[in-house]
Amino acid sequence: MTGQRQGGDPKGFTNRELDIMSVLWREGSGTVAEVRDALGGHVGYTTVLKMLQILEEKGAVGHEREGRAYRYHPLVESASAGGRALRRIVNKIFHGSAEMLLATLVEDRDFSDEEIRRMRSVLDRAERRREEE
Amino acid sequence: MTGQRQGGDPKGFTNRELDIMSVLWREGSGTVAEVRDALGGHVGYTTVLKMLQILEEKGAVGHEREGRAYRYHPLVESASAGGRALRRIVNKIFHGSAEMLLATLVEDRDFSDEEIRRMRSVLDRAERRREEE
DNA sequence: CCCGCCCTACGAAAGTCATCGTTGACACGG
DNA sequence: CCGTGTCAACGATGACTTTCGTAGGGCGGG
Repeated sequence: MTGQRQGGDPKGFTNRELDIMSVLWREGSGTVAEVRDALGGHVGYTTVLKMLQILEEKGAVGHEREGRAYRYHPLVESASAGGRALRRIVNKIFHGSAEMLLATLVEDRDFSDEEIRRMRSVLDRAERRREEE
Repeated sequence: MTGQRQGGDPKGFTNRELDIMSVLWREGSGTVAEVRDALGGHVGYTTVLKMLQILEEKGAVGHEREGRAYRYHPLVESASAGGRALRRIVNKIFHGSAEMLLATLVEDRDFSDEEIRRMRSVLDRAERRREEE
């Protein structure tokens, strides 16, 4: 069981919320000012604060005091948000076909041999995991 | 020609818009009533019509007359919408790592051997394509 | 010929999202 | 002890999304 979750079901993040979660996932944590800087600074301070408050209300982040400021940190893991987002895409856009999704991904970008090798080993691991059960 | 402008920013679809595009991609085309049925019928007829009109204004769908009704069909390919959505996810959630995205995908769902085999061959094709250039 | 049905068109209403102004607390230097 | 800068809280605002009521056109059966 997951534990955190305030208002209700784990719905997806809006655009701006995702921007902010992205910073927290990458940096591990951040104050309002830090997050704002990471975003490029072209968003108002109070806007970032407001979004963090909303995210906290949703149970996606928590905070503790640090000096006079709050330090926010993610409570939802990126893999969990990623899983939801991918499920949504594979269902609505690729009609449930992970193969099509992967094909679109690799056609869209130019991956290095190294990246392709690592992706292949992700599949290997998945297969091995299957066999062991 | 229909007159839809495409040149601007190819922004993503909203939730509801995606529901409707999903039907059109899957079925190939549809009248308002058909799309509404495919959605489960719990959305008002005029709501679906309105969404299709909005999508047409955005250049995402087109229509021709069929009897007294209009038949709508997608003008934007699912792969193109999927590519945008995946790019967004890989950047904001997986920090640019397609490997992490793939790992999350395969951990999230139980794929059959067959599916894994096909995904592997997608990677093979990508690699071969790289080598040929 | 008129009625009811199926269709599109229009726009209002309710809800959600993103942004920020303003306020008040507090702390520090002068 | 006063002004300045940093901070959180709150509420207002405007834009966008989603929903649907209502109107009007046309067709087919009675």
